[in-house]
Formats: sequence, C-alpha cells, structure tokens
Amino acid sequence: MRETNPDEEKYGHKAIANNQFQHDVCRYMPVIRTLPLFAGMQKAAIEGILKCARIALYDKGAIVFLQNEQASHLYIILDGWIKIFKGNISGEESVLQMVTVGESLAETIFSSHGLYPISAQAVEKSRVLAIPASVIHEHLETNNRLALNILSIVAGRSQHMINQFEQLTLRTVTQRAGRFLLSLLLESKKRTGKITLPYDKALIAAYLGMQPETFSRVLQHFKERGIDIERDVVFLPDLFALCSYCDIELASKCPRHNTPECPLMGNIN
Amino acid sequence: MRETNPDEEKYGHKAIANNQFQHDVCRYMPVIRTLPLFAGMQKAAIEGILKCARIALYDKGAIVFLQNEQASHLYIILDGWIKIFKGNISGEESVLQMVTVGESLAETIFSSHGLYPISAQAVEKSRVLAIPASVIHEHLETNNRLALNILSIVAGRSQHMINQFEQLTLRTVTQRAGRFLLSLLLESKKRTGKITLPYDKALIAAYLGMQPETFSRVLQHFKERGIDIERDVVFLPDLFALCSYCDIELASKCPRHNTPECPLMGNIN
DNA sequence: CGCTAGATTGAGGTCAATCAACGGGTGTGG
DNA sequence: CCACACCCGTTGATTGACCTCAATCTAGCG
Repeated sequence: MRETNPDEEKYGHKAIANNQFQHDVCRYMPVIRTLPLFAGMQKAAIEGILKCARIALYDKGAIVFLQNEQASHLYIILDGWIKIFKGNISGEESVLQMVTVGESLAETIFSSHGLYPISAQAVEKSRVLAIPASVIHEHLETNNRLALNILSIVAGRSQHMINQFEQLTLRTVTQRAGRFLLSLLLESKKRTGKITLPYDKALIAAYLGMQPETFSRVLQHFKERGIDIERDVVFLPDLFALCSYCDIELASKCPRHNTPECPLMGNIN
Repeated sequence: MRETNPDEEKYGHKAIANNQFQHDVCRYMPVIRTLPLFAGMQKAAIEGILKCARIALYDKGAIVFLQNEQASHLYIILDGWIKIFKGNISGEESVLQMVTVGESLAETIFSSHGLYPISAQAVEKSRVLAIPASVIHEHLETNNRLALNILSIVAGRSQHMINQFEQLTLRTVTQRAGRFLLSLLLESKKRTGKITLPYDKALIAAYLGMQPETFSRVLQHFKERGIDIERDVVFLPDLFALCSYCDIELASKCPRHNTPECPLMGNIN
C-alpha cells in the first residue's frame, strides 16, 4: 500500500544504526510524569501507556521519520532539538517548527490517511520517547483525560502554526528575525540582555523562512542599531531594545506585559 | 481583563443586527446529525449538546468573531462561506482558510488563554450553528467520543494548515493558483472541464497569499496556455490540463490517482 | 598547518508588490 | 431608456525586497 518515498535515499533513512532502543524508560519517569501529555493521569494509566514505549537516541542529522511514511509512533523530546519540516521534490524544504525538551510530535499520528504529513530530523544529538501509535489509539478509546491532553497539545500546536503563518505572510525578514530574538530573550529565565542562539544560523534562517545570507544581513542591520552580536551570542544594550517586535503571543510570556514598564503600553499586535 | 480591540471599530463589530438567534435548530437536525463533530454519538448526547445551541445568520461582510475576543462559541457552517484570517495593526490581513458547509471553527475555542487566536468573517450570506464553548467543555469531560471527534477535526485542520504553509513558502504564485484551480476541479463532483470560482477573485488572491493584480496576471498566463477563463468560470481544454499542479493531498481526492490514467504516474509531491 | 563547514560580504537578478489608470458590467435615479 | 456612479477586475510601468551566485573569511579540528 505504501508509496515509494524518494526522500528515503536522499536522507539515508533506514540506515540509522544508532536508534538504540532501550528499556530504560523508567529512568526517565520523573521527567515523563510531568509531561503535558500525562497531566492529571493516574500513575497506573501512565505506566500502562509507557509499557510499550521506548527511548531512542538520534545523532545530529538523523531522520526520526519522513513524510508519507506510515505513522507508527508518537514522539516526545527528552533532550536535544528536532526539526519539523516539509520537503518537496526539488529538494527545497520548509521548516514548520523546531521542537525541544518536553514537547511532542503528536498531531502527526492522527493524520487521516495514517501517514506522517511531515518529516522530522534531529539537528543535534537528541533523546526521544517513542510511544507506538497503536497504544495511543487504544488508550484514547477509554482514557478521556489522555484525549483531552492530546487535544490541548494539538490545539496549542495549531495555534503556534497560525502565528508562524502570520509571520511569514505579513512580516518582513527584519521583523521576523527581531521577533525571534525577542522570543529567545523571553524564554531565557534569567533576564540579562544576553541571548544565545539555540542552533545553527542557517537553521534559524530556514525556520524564519529566509536565506542564510539574508539572516546574516539582518543581524548586521541590528548591529548597526547598537545590538552587539558575536558568533552565536547576542548582547542587548537594554532589555527593551527588541520590544518593538513584540506581539500578543510573546507578550503573554513577558513579565512586564500590562504593566507601566511595557514600552508599548498594550498597543500590541 | 479583556484588552481593548482596535479592530472592533474598523469592522463595525457589535453593530451586527442580523444575528437572528433562532430556536429552529431542530429544523436542521438531519444535516447536523451527519456532521463529523457528532459522528458515532447517541441521539440523546447530540441533543444534550444542541440544547443550548443557536443558529445565527450573517450578512456578507459581517464579523463572526475577532481575534483576542473571549472565545465564547464553537461554530459550524450550515450555509455560505466564512473567511478565517489574522489581521495586524496596520490593517493587512493574512487569510488562513476559507470554511464552508459542514466545516467547523473548532480549534479556536481551545486556545490556551481563552481568546480567539484568529478572526472570522462571512464573505457571503451565511448560516452558522453556534454552540457555547462552556457546553462543549462540559461535555468533553465525560463524552469521550466527542473528544475524539474534535481531536480528529483539529488534527485535520492542523494538517491542512501545514499544506497551506508549504504552499506559501515553497510555491510560486502560478503554482499556487494552478493548485487552487485543480482543487476546485477535484471537489466538483461532475467531472467536466468547467470550474466556477467560489468567491471573489480578490478573496482568492488573499487566500493564495498574493495581490489581486498578481492573481489576475496569473489567470492571464493560464489563458495563454489554452485555458479559457470568462468572469468566474474556468474552462479546461482537457481534464489533465492542471495535473502538473497536483500534490499528495489533492491526489487522494483524484479518481485517477494510482491508475495508469494519471499523467504523473505517482511522481507526486 | 591545512582542511572543512559555517558565516559573511558583494554584485546582480527576479519575482511579485505597488502605484496608477482604465474598462466594463451592474444598479440607480431621472 | 439612458446617464451616471460605483465596484470589481484588468493592464501597464516601476519599484523594491529578497534571492542567487560567487568569493572570501573565520573558527574548529584532526
């Protein structure tokens, strides 16, 4: 039934030797239990689902799955970064999201035709919890809490996609890059003006829907405006330097949102 | 708690006088019962949910809801076309989807902060079934079937968005327009070479992420290649004229997919 | 020390947006 | 029935944002 997948050769899929499936799921139980997927669930129920789960390790560049493959697992990242993308026949690819610790590749297995609609690739050494799709589907039938948790995850992802969508259609490259840096700043708990880029600049560029050269030029542009950039570290002259790139999604993560300290004073979109 | 919403004035929201809420939900029961939302549910359960539902009528141009408003209802289109979009402060808007009969605006009410992440506007006279979000949330807690149905809807929507995303980033305007026409062809049951555009050209252009002028020029381009276009009707010289714009999502709707008749012979992406 | 991958910089090209004018249906009022 | 206005769509000319290609630079690493 499955169509031949031209991507397989390209990415050297099926050649992954380090898929080291291990039985040490329990070692990660403390982390796993705190995942949104299992929120509000009984210990027994969680363990029932995890019985068939395995932990897989992917090297940098390894493919987790490819679009149009049979969707076999639901994945949760325990460590590292996974790139979610869609590639076309001419080799170009469009990066949909970058996923990291605690997040899951969930909606992918509820695809109507049972095939992954997207591809996933580790962009650095990553550890992933893999739960068979059949197990999830089985528990879904009886475990309402699980269904609601997944619904919540998928809806959240959907919303994030809407934002990404708006970014690409309505924003210039400078605005996209500025917003990206601001989001990094808001995610870093310690509120210094120091931001470290989480992965390759070329990858950031792809995620932001632009060419590496363009991203480089945009950073150059920021430098001229007083933002100091060295390698993968960005130093802000002050914490408000990027506030003009804020939007409603980022604002909700900002401690100064809806306070007099916010330079935008609620004029956000 | 609710922020002032500058869009309200712009769109004349709250001024909608024809929101004719009616108690004639039962008149639409035959249609409603066949909706994916209620698939596999008992008659009693469906009626329990519909007890508080109302049918609303929107004139062309009327706003159903605006982004950042409190998410109060889940909507299902019974008639007409609704535009789902995200607008920014400078008045530009990015059209995410066009929704029509049988489809729902579902994921919108599961937004984490309880606000609509997007706006919805009727682009022609439309009839909509509105179910209070509180009712849905209440039933979700106990009705597992409902949760699974919604999950399926949201996942489907999410996947559609992924496709839209890929279109905008990886395809040229010509490819996007060609694919759009092809999708219309595949959706029309009668397989003649005649396609009628479902709404304004300007709206189609916005949905395809281009300017009206650009869309017009693209149609011109098609005309030069033998496709006859008159007003809102497109005549194909033969049924395969647009096959080069096919992709895996459209292929699944094509009766000739995976048959020797398919001019692409499975070389699809 | 040289190799390589990632990043930068420069020059030129292109696709689609923008700005502006026009055409041709449709509806309205005289 | 015609004159006019209005809206939608088209067409043309120009601009500009971003891409592409190619050369160069830099840092890490064996």
